[in-house]
Amino acid sequence: MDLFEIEEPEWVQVEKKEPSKPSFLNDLNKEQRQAVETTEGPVLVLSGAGTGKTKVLTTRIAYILQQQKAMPWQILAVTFTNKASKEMKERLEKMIGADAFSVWLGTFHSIGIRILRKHGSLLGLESNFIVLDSDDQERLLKQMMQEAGVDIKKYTPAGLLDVIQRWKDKGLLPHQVTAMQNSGFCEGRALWFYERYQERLRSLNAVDFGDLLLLPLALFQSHPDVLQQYQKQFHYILVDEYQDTNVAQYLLLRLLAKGHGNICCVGDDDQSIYSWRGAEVENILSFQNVFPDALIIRLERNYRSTAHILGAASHLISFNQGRLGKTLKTADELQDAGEKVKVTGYWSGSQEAEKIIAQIINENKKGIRLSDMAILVRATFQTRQFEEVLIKSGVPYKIIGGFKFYEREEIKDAVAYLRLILNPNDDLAFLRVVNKPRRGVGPQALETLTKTAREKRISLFDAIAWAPLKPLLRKTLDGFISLIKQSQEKMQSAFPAEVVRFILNESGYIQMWKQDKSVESQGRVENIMELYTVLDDFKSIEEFIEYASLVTDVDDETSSDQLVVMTLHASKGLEYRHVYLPGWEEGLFPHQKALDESGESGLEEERRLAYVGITRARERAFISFASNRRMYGQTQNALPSRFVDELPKDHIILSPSLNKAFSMDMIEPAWSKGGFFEQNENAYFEKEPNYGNKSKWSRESLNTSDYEINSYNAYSTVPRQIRKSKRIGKRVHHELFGDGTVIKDAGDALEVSFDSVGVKKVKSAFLEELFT
DNA sequence: GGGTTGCCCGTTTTT
DNA sequence: CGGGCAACCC
Repeated sequence: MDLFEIEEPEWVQVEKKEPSKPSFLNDLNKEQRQAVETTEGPVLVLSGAGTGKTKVLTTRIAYILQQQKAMPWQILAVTFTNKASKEMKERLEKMIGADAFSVWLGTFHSIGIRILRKHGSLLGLESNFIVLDSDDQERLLKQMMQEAGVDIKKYTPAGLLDVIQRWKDKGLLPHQVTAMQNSGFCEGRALWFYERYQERLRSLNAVDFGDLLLLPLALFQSHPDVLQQYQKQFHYILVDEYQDTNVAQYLLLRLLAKGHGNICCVGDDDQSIYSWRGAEVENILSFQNVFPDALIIRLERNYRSTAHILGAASHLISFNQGRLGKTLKTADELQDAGEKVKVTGYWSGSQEAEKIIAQIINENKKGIRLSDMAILVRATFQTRQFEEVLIKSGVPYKIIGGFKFYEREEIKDAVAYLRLILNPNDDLAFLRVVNKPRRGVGPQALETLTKTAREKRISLFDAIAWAPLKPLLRKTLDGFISLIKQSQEKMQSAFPAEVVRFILNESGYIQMWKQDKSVESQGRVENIMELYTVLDDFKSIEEFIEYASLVTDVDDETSSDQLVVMTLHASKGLEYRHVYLPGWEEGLFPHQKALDESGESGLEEERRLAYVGITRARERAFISFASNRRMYGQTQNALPSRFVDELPKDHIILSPSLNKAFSMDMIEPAWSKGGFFEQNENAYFEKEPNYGNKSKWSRESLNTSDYEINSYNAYSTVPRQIRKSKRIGKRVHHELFGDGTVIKDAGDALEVSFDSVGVKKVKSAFLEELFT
C-alpha cells in the first residue's frame, strides 16, 4: 500500500530560482537547525528521547528539496517500522506536498523487497517471489531437521532459526560463515542446515525477512554495476533509529553512501533495546571510525517531559557504561519542574493491577483521557492481570503486542488461499490450506503427492494430476483444483475482496469457523470480515499480499478513547501524559534471562528499557513493584528491582506506605543488595529490617491505598472472579444473562446454563461467583 | 484420518 | 497455571 508504489516521475525542467531560507527552519533550535542544514557529508545526530528527531529528519528532506539539491527520488530515507515511515510520509506531505510520495521513504525491508523484485533474477529469484514469515520458516526448518534425523526436542527449529537469523543479520551467506562464526548448535550442523535452507527457499521461490537485507547486500557485492546504479541515484541518505541497525543494514548503507558520503543517521544509543534481535549498538558507537570526517550533533533539548521525569531517567541511565553520553535538558529551564516520579510497592501483582486501574479511573474522572495514559510492562504475561481488572471495571482498553492481525491463524489461512490463487505452485500455501477445512487430505495423501512432485519436479498442486490417488481422494483434490481455477477466473473481473469472499465461502472455510464452538471462533469470523474491509483498499491481490507480508498489524486508527497496555519494547517512540511502569522487580525487570544470558550487557539493555519507559511520560510517571508475583502458576516472592535503587531521590517520591518503611536515606543503600532483606524468605514482611525499629514493611501498610485513590470504593464491589478449580456446578451471575449454573469448563471460557436464557459460552472474567 | 490425553516449558519480537 | 505439541488411541 505504502510501499513505494509511485513511479519515478519524469525529470522536469524547473525554473532556476535562488533558493531562499524557508520558514520551516525557524521552528528549529540551534542544534536541530545544524542537523538540517549540514546536508553534505556524514552526520550523526544523537537524538535523546523527545528531542525532535522525526522533525529533524522530515525538515532535512524538505530542506534538501527546497534548496534544489536533489529531486525527491534521489533521496533515500529508511526507518524500522511501518508506523515510523507512515508518520514521516504524512509529516513530509504536510511540508512539501505531493513530492513526499516520490521520496524513497520506507522500511529497510520494503526497500530490500523493491530492489529484489527488480534485480533478484541475478540471484536466481523470480520477481514474484514470496516472503515467508517466521512461522513458515520454522515449519520449513522443522521439516528439514526431521528429515535429517535431528532430535527436535534437544535442538528446536526455533533455535536453529535463531542461529541462521544471526548469520543473516551479520550479512553472511552460508559460504561466508567462517569456522570461527560457526555455531555449536546441533553438533555444528547449523551451517549445513543454513545452506540447505537457502537452497530450499530458492526452490520455493521464497525469501525470509533476513533475506530482504542479506540478498540486496549480496547482490551489490556480486554486481557492482547494479550497486553503481543505486549509488548514482541516491544523492542523500537518511536513517532513522540508527542504534537498531544490524550489520547487514550497516553494510548496505555503507555501500550506498560510498562516494558522496551524504548520509545522516539519527539515533540514540540509550534507546538501543533490540540487541537480542541482531541490532548492533556498535554501529552507532563507531560511526566516527567508519566516517572519520563525520559531524556529530547532539540533540539534548527535550520537548516532552518535565524536569523530574528527565532527572530520574537521566540518573538511571548514567549507571550504564560505554555510552556516547548525553544530558537531557528540559526545553524551558524556567518551567515548573513538574511532579516527582512516584514509586510504590504493592503486596501482590493483582493488587498492583487493581490499584493502578483504580487510579487511572480516578484520573479519568478528573479529566485525563484514557488515551493519554499507558501501562508499560516488561513481559507480555503481565498484561493478563491488567486485562482481567479492565474487563471487570469496564474501562475501554487495548492490549498491544498480543496477536498481530496478520499473524492470526485465520488471516494467514486466507492469505494462503490468495497466494495459491495467484500461484498454484506455491507449495507452502498449498500445504497450509489443502486440508483446511478438513477434506480428508492427511499425511498419507500428502506423502503420495510429495513423492510424485519430487519425481516429476513439479509443484504439489500440479502433482495432483499425476499422483496415484484413491477415487475418493481424487475427487476431493480435483474439486480443490477446480475451486482454485474458478477463483482465478473470478480474479480477472472481480475486486480482490470479492475473490477472497468467494474462495472462503466456496471452500467451506468460513463455515468451518462458524460451526466451531470454541470461544475464539466468533472473533475469527469477525477478523475475516475485517479482512474484507482491509482488502477494499487494494487494487490487486498481488499488492495486498506484498503488504500483508511486510506489515504485522493493521493500523486501526480507532479514535475512541481507550487505555493501552503494552510492553516497554512496543512503547518506543510513543508518549503519554501519564505512564505507569509496574513490575519493577528483580528477575522480572531486569529480566533474569537477560542477566543469565548476557550478563552485564544484558543488564545495561534492561536499564535502557527502563530509560525508554520513564521517558515516555510527559507529566507523570508511576513506578511500582509487588512483593508477591504469580508466575508459572506459582506465587513467588520478589525483591524490588535494582533500578528502583538507581533512581535519584531528588526526583522521586515514595508512596506513603513505602515512606513508612523507609526513610529517604534508606533508598540509597540498595535494599536489593541483600543488606537487610534476604531472598527466598518472606523477607519484607516477616523480617525486621535492622535499621531502627520504627519503620518496616507490613501487609497493612502496603494495603492502604496510595495517593488520592478516592474512587477506589467503587472497586470494592468488583466481583471476585470465580476460581478455576471445581467450577462445574457453581452458581454464577452474569450481568446480562442473569444467574446460572456452570456446566462445562472450556479452558478460557465456561459453558453456563442460565436460568432465563439457556446455555451460553462466556469468559469467566464476566462471571461473578454466587455463594449459596 | 481425526480426536484425546498427557507432558514440557515458560523474555522482549520493528520486518 | 496454561498453551502447544507429540504420542497415542479409536
